[in-house]
Parts: sequence; C-alpha cells; structure tokens
Amino acid sequence: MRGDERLDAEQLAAYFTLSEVGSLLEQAVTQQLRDEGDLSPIQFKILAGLDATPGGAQRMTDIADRIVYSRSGFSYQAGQLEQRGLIARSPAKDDERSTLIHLTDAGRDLLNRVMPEHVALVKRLLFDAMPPTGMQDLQRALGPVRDRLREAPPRSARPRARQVYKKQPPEASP
Amino acid sequence: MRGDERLDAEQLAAYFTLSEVGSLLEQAVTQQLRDEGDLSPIQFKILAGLDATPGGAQRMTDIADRIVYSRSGFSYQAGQLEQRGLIARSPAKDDERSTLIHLTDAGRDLLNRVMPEHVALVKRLLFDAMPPTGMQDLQRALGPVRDRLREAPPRSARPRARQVYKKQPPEASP
DNA sequence: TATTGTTATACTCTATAACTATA
DNA sequence: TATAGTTATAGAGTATAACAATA
Repeated sequence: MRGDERLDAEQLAAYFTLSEVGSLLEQAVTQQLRDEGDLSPIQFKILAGLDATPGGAQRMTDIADRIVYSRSGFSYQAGQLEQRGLIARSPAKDDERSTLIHLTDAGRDLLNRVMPEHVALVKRLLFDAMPPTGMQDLQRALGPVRDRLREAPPRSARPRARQVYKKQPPEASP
Repeated sequence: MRGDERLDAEQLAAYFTLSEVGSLLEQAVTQQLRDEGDLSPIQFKILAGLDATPGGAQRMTDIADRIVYSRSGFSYQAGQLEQRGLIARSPAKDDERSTLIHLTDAGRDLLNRVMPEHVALVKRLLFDAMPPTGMQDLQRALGPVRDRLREAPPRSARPRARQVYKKQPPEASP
C-alpha cells in the first residue's frame, strides 16, 4: 500500500466542487430533456450522436461502445426510440450481422426542437456563472484527465462471455 | 427568443470535456463502489454524509434534500441500508414525526474500508493526470457555478402534493 | 470459433399517490 | 391544515445469459 494515495485539502475541495457541479447540472439537464422532449439523457445522447455523424448512420455496437452501454441495454433503448419513430434501423451491406441506425426526420425534428433549449440551459447554468477565464481553466485542468480516461476505456461491452459449452440444466447434482 | 443563448466553440468544447470527464469518472467510481463495498453511489453518499455529521445523526428529510432525492426513494434506500445493518433509525425527541438516522459500527467499518480505495481511485484518475494548477483552475472555474446552482435548489421533494379531497374511485363514470 | 444483435429474465431503482401519525 | 415518514404499485432501465444468424 502506497502512502501517497490520499487527497490534500485542496484536492478534496476541487473534487467536491466537480462532483457537485456535475450532479446538479446533470439533474437540471435530465429534467429539462424529460420535460421538453420526453427523452432520457441517454436517448438524447444517442440522437445527438447520430445527428453529428457525417454519414448519418452508425453500427449499434459502435454507438453502444461510445456511450458506454451494454449491448442489451442499447437494444432496449433503440427499440424505444424506434417505436417512437425517432430512429430507424437498416442492415449493413458489408456485414450482414450488423445493423445501422440513423435518425428519421421526426428524430431530427425533435432534436432540433430540444437542442436550443438544452444549449440555453447549459449556457445559463454553467457559463453565465463562470468567470471569463473559466473555459480555458476547465480545458487546462480537465483536458489531460479526459485524455487519460479515454486511454483506459471502461469498455461498455466487456469481453462478451464466450460461448459456453452447453447449457447446464440447473438441476440438483445427481 | 434571445439571440445570445448559444455556445461558442470554446464553450462547447469545455462543456463536452466536463461532461465526458464527469461520466467516465462516475462510471469508474460506481463500479469500484459496487465491487469493493456492494454500494451504489447514492448509498455511499448517504453513508459518507452521515459519517461527516458532527452529531452523527440526521433527519431523513434533511438527508433526502441534501442528496436530491424523493422521500420514498430515500425510504427505500434507508431500508436497504438498515437491512444490511449499516445504519439505524431512532425517533427524534423534539419532533415525534421525525426519524433520525445514524451509522452503525458496521456501517462505519464498511466506510472505513471502502473510503481509502475510493480516494485512491479519484487521485489516480483525476489528480494524477491533472496539471499542478488544476485544482485552482477547477475552483476558479466551477466554484461560482456551484454557488449559483445551490441558490436555485432543485428541491428533491417538490412541494408535496397537498392532501387531496378524497380518493376518487377509478370506476367508469355513471 | 468469434461476433452482431436480440430476447427472456430477474433485479434495482424511481416516482406517485395514498396512508398514518404527529404538529 | 401541514409535515414526516412509510408503503403499494407500477414503470423504466439495466445486466446476464442464452440464442440465431453471419463472419
């Protein structure tokens, strides 16, 4: 056990500030997305990510990995969004196992309606209270952290449990 | 509609950095707390908050408000923690409607076991990658934001739906 | 044999509304 | 009448493990 694995008072204060701002911001954003578009933060992320995709379509697995999500969880969310007509699925040509996801017009409309309010909220809560140097301060402090965190990717889909031999019927041992 | 409710490129970048660091950090912390102590982040917050309480005990509602939580949700979590023997409830003397919560020895033990690893993880993921000025940068940028966010408290328990007249039996209208 | 996506299942968490007891 | 806490209920979200289809 190393002896330097503690936080000094200054670090602790910075950590608490970061946590608290993160929580409060997330809470406000969550509620707004729910109110304005009936979207969970994850659904919003999925839609926004698709919108930002040049080609417009992405593989299920790639999205799940990007937003750090289990495959089944993403399947569920994709189902929800598809039911509401916000996204559509199409088979990938080069690999018939894959499914591509893209925004529908309705999905883009919803995003276009929700996004300005989202941005305005972030501006009001985050940037209007921030000193002029805040953006640079944040980038200087957290940019390297982000890069480091990306290096050790907390794989959404952990190496999938490999195909197991055969289903072992859960009966009492003979 | 005002025209200045947008984010410039620098703000957008800072926002994305903040979001991403927040998510990745939260994800790592969540997993560690689960692995090391079988605690959700909220349960950890409750325990840590109780530990930091001078008197050692707090009212249910006050805790729920502090961590931004519905009363029923907090009741559920308190039940979970009580079942595991990590907290205990006792009646408040001055107001017999209130219930006080305090850590048990087992709860303090668990916290003492989990906390060093939590701190070490934060140190490793957040501070070891941060430049020397990072702590001050963070405080300068986010301190005012935190203060502002606290001012407009996103009340956990929204004004409770006031006692409604009488239960309206949900039968078909006559 | 490995990978992509789906599904069944089981579980955790959450909020709403109604309820009891106390103020 | 209002407040503190509980509970029933119902629903959303999540992960695991198994599955079919394809590589």
